[in-house]
Amino acid sequence: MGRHTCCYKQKLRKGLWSPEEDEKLIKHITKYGHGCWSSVPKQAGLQRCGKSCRLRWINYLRPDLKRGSFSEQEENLIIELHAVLGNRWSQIAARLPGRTDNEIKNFWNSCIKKMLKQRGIDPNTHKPLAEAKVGEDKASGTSEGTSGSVDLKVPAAELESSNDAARGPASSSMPVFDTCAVERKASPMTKCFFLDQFITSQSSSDPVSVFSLAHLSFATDCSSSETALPGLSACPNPLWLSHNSRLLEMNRDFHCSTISTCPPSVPTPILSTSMDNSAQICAGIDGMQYSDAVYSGNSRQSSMNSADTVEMQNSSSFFHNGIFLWPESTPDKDAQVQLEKEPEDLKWSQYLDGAFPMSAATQSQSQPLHCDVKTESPSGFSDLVTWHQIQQQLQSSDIYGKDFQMLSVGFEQV
DNA sequence: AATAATATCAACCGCCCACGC
DNA sequence: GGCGTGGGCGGTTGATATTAT
Repeated sequence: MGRHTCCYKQKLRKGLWSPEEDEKLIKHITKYGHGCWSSVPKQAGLQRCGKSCRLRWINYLRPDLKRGSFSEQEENLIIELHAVLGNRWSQIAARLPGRTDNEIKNFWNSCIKKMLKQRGIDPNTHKPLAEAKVGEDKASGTSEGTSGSVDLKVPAAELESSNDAARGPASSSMPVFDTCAVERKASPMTKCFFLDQFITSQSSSDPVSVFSLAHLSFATDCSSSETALPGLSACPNPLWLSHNSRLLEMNRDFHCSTISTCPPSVPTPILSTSMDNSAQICAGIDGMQYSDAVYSGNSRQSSMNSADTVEMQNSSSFFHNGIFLWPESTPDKDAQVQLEKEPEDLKWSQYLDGAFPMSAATQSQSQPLHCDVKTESPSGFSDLVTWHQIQQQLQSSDIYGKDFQMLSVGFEQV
């Protein structure tokens, strides 16, 4: 079944792709788009099956791919996302612009797994190895090699009922992820990167976004860091301004015409803050263009102060003393209350897909968004020359690109 | 220098799901 | 509802590159 019927109809090539084949495929897709993958090989004059073409395009030929080795930030993010999502490589890849699920999967299997084991962490469960061993002994029926991720399709009611149990890192039944280990290793840029993931997430209801934001409660202020970037030192908290830390890192001419800052609060069932909303987010997109996205919520000014930070820490249900808490063990009362408002049959997958709508209560509190996005995104890759030019730019700049990233930040007024 | 061991990663395989008939 | 088909995902394989002996 893995091979589709089209693959049997004619003798098709297998194995590595030749440059000629690549060129044919690129030419065809840049000109016509892929449309129906099964018809692509015929139209492009390739002796491959549609599936193979699709794979080649997605994993290798796509112009928005970021090539090269994974950065430390990406590595950390993959580990953290894996702790939440398990082996859902496509979902992890969706949060790593320019990376493919295959690439991440390979990187995980070849590098991260080994690294975690060396650190004494079970890569499947993200528990300390000793603890994971005990867990295995208890549940002797569990199969080896399966992902240790929790079942994310947990109804809210179950989430709530499990909240009373296993609070704190000492709990043996609670999967933990030692964020301190990552934190110790993480650079200030790493911390910005987590915000990056939060801001670029498609939905503010996304638990991974919340996860990333929660991570920020540990973050130090980038502006106070030795590695603070030129032009950002004036920012009360540049943490909230860097859409893409890698771009900031590599494009020193990055600028924000107006800087007013305070962290956007998050209309999510899990995280609630009382922070105010007025932010101008300077966003770098595509590695070559900048987009200024102006989000205006309630413009009552406030800055990211220590009280806010504390509040964030308190309202984060994902961390406790630097240990990653799984959602089912959230100690946060607010989160419980919020969750109760959601339908009982709410599935985690809906959160993960960003498909679950904002709660009515949250929506009513939200100010209308004024979103002014100026973008110079490429209009498309109309011919091969354009594509090669972009490839060259990408390669020379070592900056990943993406056709377009929607910035979706909801500001909640409290 | 030759060989073995190990790491990396592109590509394939097998399965699931959605959709149309 | 059953069937065929295509798209997509995660697991696995195998070729190649790199490192160790």
